[in-house]
Amino acid sequence: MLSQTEENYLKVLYNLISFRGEASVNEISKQLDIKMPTVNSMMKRLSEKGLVLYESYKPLKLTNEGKKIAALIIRKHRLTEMYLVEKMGFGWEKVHEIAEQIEHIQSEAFFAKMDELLGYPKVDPHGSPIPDINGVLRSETYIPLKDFNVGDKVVFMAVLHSSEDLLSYLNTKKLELGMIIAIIATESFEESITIQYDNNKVETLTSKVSSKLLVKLIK
Amino acid sequence: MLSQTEENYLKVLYNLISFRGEASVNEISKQLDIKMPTVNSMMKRLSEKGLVLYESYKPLKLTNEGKKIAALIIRKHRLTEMYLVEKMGFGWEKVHEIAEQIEHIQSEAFFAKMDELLGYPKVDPHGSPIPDINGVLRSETYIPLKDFNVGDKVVFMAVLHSSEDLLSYLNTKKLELGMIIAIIATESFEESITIQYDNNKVETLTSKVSSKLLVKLIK
DNA sequence: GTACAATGTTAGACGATACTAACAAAATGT
DNA sequence: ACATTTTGTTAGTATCGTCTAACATTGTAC
Repeated sequence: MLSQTEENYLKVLYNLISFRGEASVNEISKQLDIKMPTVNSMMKRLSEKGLVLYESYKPLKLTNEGKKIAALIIRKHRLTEMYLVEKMGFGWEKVHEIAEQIEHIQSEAFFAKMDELLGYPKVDPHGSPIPDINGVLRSETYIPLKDFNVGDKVVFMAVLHSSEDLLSYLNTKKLELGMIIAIIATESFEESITIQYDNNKVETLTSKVSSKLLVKLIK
Repeated sequence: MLSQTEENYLKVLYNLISFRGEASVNEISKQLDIKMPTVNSMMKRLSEKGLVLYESYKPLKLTNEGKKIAALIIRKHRLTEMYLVEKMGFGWEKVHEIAEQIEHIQSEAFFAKMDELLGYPKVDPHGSPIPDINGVLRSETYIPLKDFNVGDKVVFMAVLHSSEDLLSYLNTKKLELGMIIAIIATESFEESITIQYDNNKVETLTSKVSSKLLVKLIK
């Protein structure tokens, strides 16, 4: 059984690897706000346990077992977020901190019950896919809104790296998952994008925002 | 902020003190299955933090702050148990282990939401009172079923030290909180008690069981 | 009231998880 | 290609929470 600390390292490692293909001691250090030497020794420990592939000065990788364990932690996190939003009435911007703690609860039955009560959801409240009970993640790949052009119509599918601030901002704009968005202008110098959605609401978004809204094109 | 470990010591100390009036290093050691020297040094640490009154070779006490903190942890535990039973459909014998972990979640909002969704319950699924948000516990005092006599009629109010085994046993007998119980026989040598309840079910209970069923007399 | 048992305490060790300081390797800029 | 910056590693230290061994005190039995 892994400690909560070990679980957190695995999770961050998994997320870094799935985004960038690889992970470094330095990146983990920044993500977790833990100094590099500490991360280094933890990577060696997790390597001893057969969860991480560690070689000096090389990028870090997860073993298959490491990947599976990490995915199951992420499953618990995302199921919890969904439960908090759907069954307890929390706003999507409030649930991350709580799920960050509940993801470490050791109880198959607890998470199985959540899953059942939610009707076996495939995505969390931010549109991120929920790995299945075997740690397998089936995800469509969406594209950031900023990469589209005037005239395109897209569906808002997920929020990337969703922070409370960003989610609250989207709340104020009433911009919600599943909405259809039409790109009506782009401004290449300041990299802003102007969109129309939900019965003619119009907003101009900075690239900071539009790079984090994942969408799919309507053919 | 206290560690989970510290919270567990406080909770056990609180429970021991409320049952027996005082607590010893030895009792805590047994309850937590942790060796006496470890308990001893933890008592000193909690004393440093102003939560425990520690004097060599004297019984242990909690300070007012220690009591309040312990009561709030117990509040979180019991609210969680109630939530798991009422909102998630777990049996009353399954919830202790999960609540034991969730009680350490740090989130005012999470427990406030549970409380609200439950309609501000006063007792947990085993009949134990839930301390209020200030750590104040208002409890009636109930009496073990074994202390009653033939002809008495009582209401089943709570289960003492409820273990999974005991609760499962009560499930098989369909003996539930709130039921009216008539004492129809007692056997003083083997200390058994025969009761009638819930539309003429009749059972003979050993003192091991009847000492843990808390009831109140119907006048 | 002395011996023995039970309980409590002290001292020293260890693993987990963090740190800082110092050094090594790799990447980068000019 | 060399100097500098960034990244990674090693070594040594600290705290938390656990242990065992040894010793001290208190309680109990005869």
